[in-house]
Amino acid sequence: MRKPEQFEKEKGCNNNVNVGKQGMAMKTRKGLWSPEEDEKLMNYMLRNGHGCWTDIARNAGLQRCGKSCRLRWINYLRPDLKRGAFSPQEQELIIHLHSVLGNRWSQIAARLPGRTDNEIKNFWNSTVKKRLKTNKSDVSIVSQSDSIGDLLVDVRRDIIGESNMFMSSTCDHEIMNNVCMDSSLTSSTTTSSSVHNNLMYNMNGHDQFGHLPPLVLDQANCYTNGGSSFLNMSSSLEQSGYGYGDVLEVPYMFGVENDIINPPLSNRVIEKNDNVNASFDHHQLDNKPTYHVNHHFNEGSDGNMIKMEEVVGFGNHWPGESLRIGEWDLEGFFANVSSIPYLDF
DNA sequence: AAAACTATCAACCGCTCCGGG
DNA sequence: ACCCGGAGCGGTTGATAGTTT
Repeated sequence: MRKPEQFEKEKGCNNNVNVGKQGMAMKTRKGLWSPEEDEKLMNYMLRNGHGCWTDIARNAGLQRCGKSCRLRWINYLRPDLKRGAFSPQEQELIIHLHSVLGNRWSQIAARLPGRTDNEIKNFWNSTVKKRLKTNKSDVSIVSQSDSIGDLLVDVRRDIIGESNMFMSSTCDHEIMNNVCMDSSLTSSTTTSSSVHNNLMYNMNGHDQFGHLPPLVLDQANCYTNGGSSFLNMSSSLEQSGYGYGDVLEVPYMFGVENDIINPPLSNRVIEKNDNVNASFDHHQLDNKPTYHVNHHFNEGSDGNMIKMEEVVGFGNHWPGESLRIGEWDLEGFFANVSSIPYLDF
């Protein structure tokens, strides 16, 4: 939190040197917002709606930069904001989405109505990250058993609590499926190079730093294995940049606090014989929604078969919803990018 | 009771992206 | 093509509240 009553010539707000009536640059307030300031901004926004934030700051009679007004509105004053602690379901979802999106807080926030990216970021950095740090020794043990899923379960259990419905006896199973679902969404084999997290991977599957890209799990195997254990899914690991039918040794990467842990290698055999259009209805237990994955194969420009997955519904959160997270067109993104269910702390 | 420590979270900072001139 | 300003994002800071010693 910041001290109220701070005044400073604009710095860092490149877009919002507040200009007074005489065209003179005004000093703008910094620090905590007073109730009066909140009221001014709230009233102005409700009357006039969105516009240029610099103008809003000026017209609302605030000695704040537009950037500060925007932040205050988005993070605190917006009428549709939820208050209070994250529900277990929200926590679950945050962890879930982070495994797919990484630190794209705004994208994650877009999937949690009434929550802000700042809120989620704070939650992650304080609660989840810290928890992981505490359990670092456990992490290495878990990783040696090749079970990211177990780790996820551990983390979730730590955060959400044993007694929670989501962590009930059926939960591990479900989480595994969700993890698998996430990864499957990203599964594609496209060109000789692919992009992950803004890194380019060469023909050998290494990025410019010599790292292998994250792994991708195959939804079909996840489904058929019933999510019984993560280990069972190792045979379905895919790595972008390789063709089907390849047998690869893939080091498993798992990052915690910048540590990369390399558990035993896993082999992967992808059969070409599942070149059929298949539809998977994964009916969850109880009233958990259903998601659908349509698998089919298209022939790529290089003649190799490209596995295509169309996902309708996402995890257990948005049944029937098209695959779109926030403003990020994942369908387009996934057409070119591979990802994994990994924790990226 | 007080000091030390820890957790939380509002807000700032610096950066990138994008559109308009 | 370049510059500029606005918008938005992710990382970080630091005040304060809560907890432990």
